[in-house]
Amino acid sequence: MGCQPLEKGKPKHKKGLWSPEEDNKLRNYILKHGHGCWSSVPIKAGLQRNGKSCRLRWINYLRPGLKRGKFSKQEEETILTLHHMLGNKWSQISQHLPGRTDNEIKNYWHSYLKKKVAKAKEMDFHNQMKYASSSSDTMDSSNSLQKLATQGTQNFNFTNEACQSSLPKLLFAEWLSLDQVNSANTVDSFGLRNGLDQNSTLEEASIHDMSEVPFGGGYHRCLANISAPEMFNSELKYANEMVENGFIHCVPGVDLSSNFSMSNDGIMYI
DNA sequence: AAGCTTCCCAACCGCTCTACG
DNA sequence: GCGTAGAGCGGTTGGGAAGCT
Repeated sequence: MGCQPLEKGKPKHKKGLWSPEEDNKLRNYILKHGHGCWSSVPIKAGLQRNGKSCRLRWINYLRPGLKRGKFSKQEEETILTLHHMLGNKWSQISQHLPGRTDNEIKNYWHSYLKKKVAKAKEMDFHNQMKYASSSSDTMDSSNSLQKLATQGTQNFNFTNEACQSSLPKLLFAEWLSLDQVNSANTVDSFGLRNGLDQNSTLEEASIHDMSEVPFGGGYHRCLANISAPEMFNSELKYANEMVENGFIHCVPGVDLSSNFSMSNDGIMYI
């Protein structure tokens, strides 16, 4: 900010892979002077690149402390957990993985983890189908609503991220399991509190009720009446879709976003 | 060995947000 | 309040490497 438009009148910038000489120029300049205003870096460092390209090269490759090479099992699990909670917020995810860049994590996700998750999801689906067919004969009437909801969600065409992930979808509380809530006032290993929306904290989220609801073939602990809007906007959209499709019932004319809760029988109450 | 396909990763592109004049 | 420019982010692409036929 506040930088002079130094790049005006310099339309030709080199593109493509960086040469070792270019790397040296950039590294030496930044280590000596700091990057300051990125748009002025290439000129001062004697590079035929634009500031944006220099910034990216520094962040993703030249910056000290970068970890290269294969991701560890623990890093992989961290990525999976945080991606499930945050979605494609690569920069936020990278903050929890020292030495890894958002670009690296993003590439790793697209080239490896995404497929792994898809495969796991497929296996999970087959297991659910297997379980459903073997237990249907013994199901009593008290379970019929749950079965209905379960079948309904399986047939429902979810278009959001929930159906792209193999990890279990937790209605209303995708990223707030009971355990996380219980440990919310302590620091967790991933710094999950930081992973929550920056504008909302657990303290801001009032949690009045917990229940189990049938969903996607399994029972998930579910928080109701989460009042921090940032925390459940995606779930709210999800809930609206379920209401529209008749899987959840609510009092007509009431704005779902104002408040909601869910009882053990899977019916939403406003 | 040669040609083809797939995978991986570095880099680019376009968009949004923010600070400044 | 508005326009402009820089910073940052996520999606996408291009090219080289590796694997396969």
